[in-house]
Amino acid sequence: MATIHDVAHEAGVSISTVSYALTGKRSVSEATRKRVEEAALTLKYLPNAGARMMGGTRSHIFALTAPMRHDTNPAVHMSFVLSLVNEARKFDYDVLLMTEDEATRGLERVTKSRLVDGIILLDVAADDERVELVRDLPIPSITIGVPDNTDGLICVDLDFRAVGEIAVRTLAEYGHRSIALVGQAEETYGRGATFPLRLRNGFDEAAARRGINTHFVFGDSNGGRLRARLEDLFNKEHPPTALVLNCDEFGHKTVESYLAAKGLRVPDDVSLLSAGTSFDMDELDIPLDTIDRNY
Amino acid sequence: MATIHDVAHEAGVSISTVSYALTGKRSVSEATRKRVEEAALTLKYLPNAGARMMGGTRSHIFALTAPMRHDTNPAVHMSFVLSLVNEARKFDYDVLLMTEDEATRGLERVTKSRLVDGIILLDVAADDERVELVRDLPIPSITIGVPDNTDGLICVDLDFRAVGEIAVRTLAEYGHRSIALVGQAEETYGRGATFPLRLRNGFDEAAARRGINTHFVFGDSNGGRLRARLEDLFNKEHPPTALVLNCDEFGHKTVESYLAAKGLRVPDDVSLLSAGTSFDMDELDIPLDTIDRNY
DNA sequence: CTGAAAGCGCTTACAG
DNA sequence: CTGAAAGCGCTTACAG
Repeated sequence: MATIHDVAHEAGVSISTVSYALTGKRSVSEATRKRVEEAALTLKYLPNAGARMMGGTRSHIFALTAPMRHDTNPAVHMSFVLSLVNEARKFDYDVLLMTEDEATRGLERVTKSRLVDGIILLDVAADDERVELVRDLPIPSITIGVPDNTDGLICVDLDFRAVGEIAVRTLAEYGHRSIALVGQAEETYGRGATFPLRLRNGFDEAAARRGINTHFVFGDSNGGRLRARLEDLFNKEHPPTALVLNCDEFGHKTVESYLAAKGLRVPDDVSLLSAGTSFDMDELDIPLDTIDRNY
Repeated sequence: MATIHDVAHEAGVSISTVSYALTGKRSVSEATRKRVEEAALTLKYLPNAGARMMGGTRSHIFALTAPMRHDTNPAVHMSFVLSLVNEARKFDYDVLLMTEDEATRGLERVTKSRLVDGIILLDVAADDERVELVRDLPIPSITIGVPDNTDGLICVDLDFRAVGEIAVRTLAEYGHRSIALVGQAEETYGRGATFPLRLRNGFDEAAARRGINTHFVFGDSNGGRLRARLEDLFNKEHPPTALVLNCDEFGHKTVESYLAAKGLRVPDDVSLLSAGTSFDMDELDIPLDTIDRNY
């Protein structure tokens, strides 16, 4: 492996000039910068990661804690993780994966050993214990998902309230006056995840403003249970003419097959709108999927 | 953050003694070792990761390349990733997550910068391009999944052939003479994944040895298509009395609901055996799940 | 059984 | 615009 000395020698400059030319932390004459870059390229030079961590103050690594709860949707989870890693790379950062086992002690370990420069908390619940921990840590951290106490934190999340509102507005404009929301599994609401509740609030309030009749059923990983709830739903006096699906992929499929078995055609008899979910819809015939971002 | 000097001072020894006492790379008298450990504990000392990488020869980090293909089962994928991270921690290793975007250039980067000590390739296909790459890299790597050319590689995988054999043997012992295998999606076989084929081979050969009649249908992420195949299957002259399910969770559920709709009871009319899959079976009533390991 | 010291390969004040 | 040199915090021969 070529070192900074090799590059300096090849380019005929000092190692400090190589460092400055490559990091851009000091202005370097156009000519020497070019020579250094060429030398680095021909020698296939990459700075030694350990030396970079020691000499400087940055490790160029983030820690990512991504807990797998019982009700975590693996597909959605993975898409978040992959996006994060790819985005980090654009800033010359790598991502260290922390498991739940290590959630607390591990974060302290990688922080105190200066292995990571920052921490990303994925899928943060309202009363997430990781939040208290990272607040005391001397490195920056951000949460994806909004905890109850956001003091001193930078929180990022999708605007699920807006998703609920947009879903209602869209269907209202098509003339629907009775709309049902098929939500996440019941336990997801229980464990403090805030996004399904925010979506539901946006949904309810937008419907109330328009005087629209609403229904709600929990999603379910058990097809029979979900089908039974749908059956109840459509046996009501004013059954919905549109369904907003915030459940998982299996829920979507169950709804589809339930409607088909029931002889209800989409969109002639019932409209379907998928909202606030993210998975591959290739196998479905859902007309729309709405997600907005906020900060 | 406490450094090795702080610990040395606190324990009244030299920094080299601290290093040796903590790493165990040289014998240290019982008494001083204890003093060093106590000092480290009270100062909450953790070795600086960058310094450890530089001074020594190890970064204590593995790179994990875990491609998400179109037919990747996210749940299975995640369970592999989490297991790997947890197992790595037992050897004082952290795991750096590489995405597909960086599969080739990224591996070279983390190797040449000495960021990682080794590479783990997950879900390796028969003609996986990553295999050629890591063969030339100066650090060790292991594959999970077996490529065509295993020269100079250490390959690890589950023994899916044995899974297929065990499935047949188990059902044969219960007296079944006509067994169907519900496999992975058709495209999974196409892209060079070897495990479903190995399972199928084990299944076929074990059945042939026993003179058992076999059927095969591809799994499918589309419920209708899979149901149609099952319908064909049970309309045959000698329909199966047992199904071995190597399909994904949705496939399992589709089979269940198909059998229920058909009026076929489990296990009275048809036996079900889940083989070579890994996901939470809480929502199913499958009787058995078999996986064996080999090296 | 233990210590003084070189060295790992960078970054970054300090000088010119 | 550039260089010589200190220093980051470890590990590990070299000495005793």
